[in-house]
Amino acid sequence: MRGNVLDPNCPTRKVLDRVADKWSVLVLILLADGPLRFSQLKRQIGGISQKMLTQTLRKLERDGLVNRTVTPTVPITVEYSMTPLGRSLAGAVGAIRTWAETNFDHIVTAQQTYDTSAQAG
Amino acid sequence: MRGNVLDPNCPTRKVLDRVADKWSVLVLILLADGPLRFSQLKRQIGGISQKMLTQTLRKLERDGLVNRTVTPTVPITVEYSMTPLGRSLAGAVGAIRTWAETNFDHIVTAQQTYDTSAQAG
DNA sequence: CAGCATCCGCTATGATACTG
DNA sequence: CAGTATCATAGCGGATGCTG
Repeated sequence: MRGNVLDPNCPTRKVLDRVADKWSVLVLILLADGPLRFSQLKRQIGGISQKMLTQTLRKLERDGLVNRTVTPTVPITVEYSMTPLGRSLAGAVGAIRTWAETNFDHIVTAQQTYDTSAQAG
Repeated sequence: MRGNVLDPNCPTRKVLDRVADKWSVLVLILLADGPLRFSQLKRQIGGISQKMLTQTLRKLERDGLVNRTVTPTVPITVEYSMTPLGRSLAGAVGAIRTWAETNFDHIVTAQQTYDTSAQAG
């Protein structure tokens, strides 16, 4: 059996919603390179709030995409890493990242063209 | 020059926001298979409202990812198709779609495990 | 058919303060 | 360090009605 993202009742949609989340994408991108601690993630993802990072990590953990490892040091140490499932997704997500970083200038140009043409005013 | 999605001030982030939009992803998936009219898109994307579809298509058009072609029939006919830029993105998006549709059951299972383990109650 | 304008509730997100 | 809890708010997105 295979899901269908076009069906609003298909669980696939939920998955897509998760994947189609800005913060999730960024976390997956970072963890793809190796495990990171909470504060490291927060520092590297510009603009994310502590609340959103926690929320995102919980969701990813619940989905079985990310592992959460607690080391009872003082103060406590928590490390996040990819599960095999998460790693399998990371490839596709990485492609999005690469695309965004290499084509954003085309988009910016297209927007300027659009805004200054007939549509404007 | 290449962007950096981790920088909140980089335009790449805007691109990511667009890509990380549920409706945009679904529209791109459908248009990747060929041009479609407004009502066809609306019918095929379960759960989307007319407002959201219009909004999504405008954004995609502005970003230079989608072409909008008006044929002055009666009643009017509007066809949406992919631009080359959009097509280049569709590949990456398609990978996400495939992943979602093939792995959603793993995620559902992971969620159940998570919900019924120590985290619950 | 394709789309715009309006009203409006919901919830997603950010800011802030507190804990172990 | 790694969270949890609470509050306030912007804007997403649905429902409805109108147009060419």
